[in-house]
Amino acid sequence: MSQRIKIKALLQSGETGIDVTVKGWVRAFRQNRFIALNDGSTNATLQIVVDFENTDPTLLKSITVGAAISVTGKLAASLGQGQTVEVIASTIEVLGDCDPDKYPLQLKNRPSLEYLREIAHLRFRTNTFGAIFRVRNTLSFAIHKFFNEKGFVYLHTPVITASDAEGAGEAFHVTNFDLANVPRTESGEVDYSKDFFGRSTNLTVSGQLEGELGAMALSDIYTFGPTFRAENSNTTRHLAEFWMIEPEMAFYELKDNADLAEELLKYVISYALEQNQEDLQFLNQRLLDEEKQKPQNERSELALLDKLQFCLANDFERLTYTEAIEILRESTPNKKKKFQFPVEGWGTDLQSEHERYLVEKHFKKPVILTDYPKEIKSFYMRQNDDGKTVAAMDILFPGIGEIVGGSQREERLDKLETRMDELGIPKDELWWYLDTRRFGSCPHAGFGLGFERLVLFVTGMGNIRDVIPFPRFPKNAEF
RNA sequence: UCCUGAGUAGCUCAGCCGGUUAGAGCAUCUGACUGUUAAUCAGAGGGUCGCUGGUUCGAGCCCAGCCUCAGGAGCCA
Repeated sequence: MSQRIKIKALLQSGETGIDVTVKGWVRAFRQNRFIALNDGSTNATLQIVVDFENTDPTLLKSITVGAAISVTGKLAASLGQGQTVEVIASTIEVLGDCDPDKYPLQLKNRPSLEYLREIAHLRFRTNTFGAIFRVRNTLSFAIHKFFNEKGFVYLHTPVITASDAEGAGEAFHVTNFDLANVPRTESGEVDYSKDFFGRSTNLTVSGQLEGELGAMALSDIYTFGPTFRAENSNTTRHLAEFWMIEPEMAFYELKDNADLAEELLKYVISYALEQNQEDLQFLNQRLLDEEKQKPQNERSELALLDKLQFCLANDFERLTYTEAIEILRESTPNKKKKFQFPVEGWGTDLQSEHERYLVEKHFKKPVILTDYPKEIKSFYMRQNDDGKTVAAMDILFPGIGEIVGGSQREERLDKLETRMDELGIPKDELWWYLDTRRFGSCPHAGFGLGFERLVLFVTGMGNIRDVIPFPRFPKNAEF
C-alpha cells in the first residue's frame, strides 16, 4: 500500500496514472459508484470510483455518509464533468462506520448555524467550519510569524492570577475548596488562607500587567493565550473564554503603538488572503448567498474579499475622541434624533451605534480613536498634559466594533499612584507592578487584540460562537 | 442583566377564527436505476407541538411562570 496522501496535495500535483492511498470521511455516496471523499485538508472532495459489481455488498452497505474510509487505487483523469481527477478504487477499507439513522449531521438538510453549534463536535465536518478553522489556524500562525520577524519575545503570562485589581471585568474564581464546606474565619468570612494558593485567586482577565513586566527588560514582548471573563454577556461578539494577543513595547509612544497595531492587522489579513484563497472564496460565496435572503438595504456594501482588500489598501482613519464627538454631534442621525443615545456633551463613552456610524457610515473604513477622557478609561493609561484625557487607543472595525484596545502606559510613579488612589485601586496588591515604575521606568505602550473578533472579521461570520471550536458562554460549557 | 422575537418529525419549516386523524421538503429505511456530482424514480416508517400550570365542552393555537435559542443593548476584546 502506498503512503497516504492528503487530498489538497493530491489535487495540487495533478499527476495521473499513479497509485495513491487516501483516507478521509465520506461526504456523499452516489449510485453505489461514486464516493465524495473529504479529509479536511481542503473543502474540495475527491471522487472515488467504485467497481460496485465486483465489490462485497456488505462493504458497499457500510460506505455511508460520515464513515471513515481508506482507499487505494489509481489516479486517473475523470470521465465526469465535476472534477479533473478521480481515484479508481482497487481496495476500500471502512475504518469507522457511521450509522446514517443516528448520524446527526446530514449535510443535505442544510443545517442552520444554530443547530451546528449544538453539535460542535461534528461541525468541523462541514465546509463552512472547515474553512473557518483553517483560516483561524492561519491567522494564529501569522500572528506569531509577524512578531517573531520583529524580534518580539512570546511571553507566557499566567492563567491563574491573584489580583483582581485591574478592573477588566468580572473574574472566575479558582479554588480547591469543597464548596459544600468552605472554611470560614471566626468572623464568618471565607478563609482563603486555607485554599490551595493561600489566597483568593481567579482566572486571568488580561495578561497585560505581567506583560509590562516582561517588556521592561526584554523590550518587546507579546502574549497570545486564553482569557476569561465571568460577565453575563449574551452577544454575537463576547465569550466567557477567548483568546487575546497582547503586545507590550518598551520605548513606544501612542503613535508607535497605533502604527504597530495597524501593521499587524494588515499583515495577518494579507497572509490569510495568500494562504487560504479557496477557503476565503468559499466564505465569500457563503456570505453572498446568505445576504440574498436579506432586503437590499441590509446587505453589506462590499463582499467579504473586497472588504478585506479594501482594508489592506487604505490607511486606518485616526482621530481623537474629541474630534469624534464633534463629528457625531454634527452628524445627520444626531440632528434628526435617530440615535437612541443622542450625542451632546464631551466625556461620555461612545455607544455601539456611535462607533458604527463613524466606521460604517462616516469614514467607511477602520478607525483608530485616541485620547479618551480619563474617567472612562483604566488607571494605567498615561495621562495627557491637558489633565482631561489619557493616551488610549481603540481600533474600531466595521461589523465588529472594538477589535483592539490599548494605550501608552503611565510610566511616572507619582501620576500612577495618584490615579490609583483616586480610583481606589489597592497599591499594596500591585507592589510588583509599581516596582517597574520605581526601578528604571520608561515610556512604553501596548494593546489587546481580540483574536476571535479578528477571525470574525476575516471569515465574515456573524457570531463569535462560530469562530472558536468550543465556545464558552453563559449557560454553556458543553464539549 | 435588560428589550424584542422564536421553540411543531432527525434537519428546515407550514399549520387559517380555538374544533374532530398535526402537514410539506430534505434526511432515514425498502425497492428500481447505474458516469453520478444537492443523482433520479416509487413506496414506507417517523410527533410528550420546549416544560409546568391555567382558561375552555375542546388548546399546537389563548393566559401565566419557567427553560433554551436568536437578534439588539450594556459590560468589553
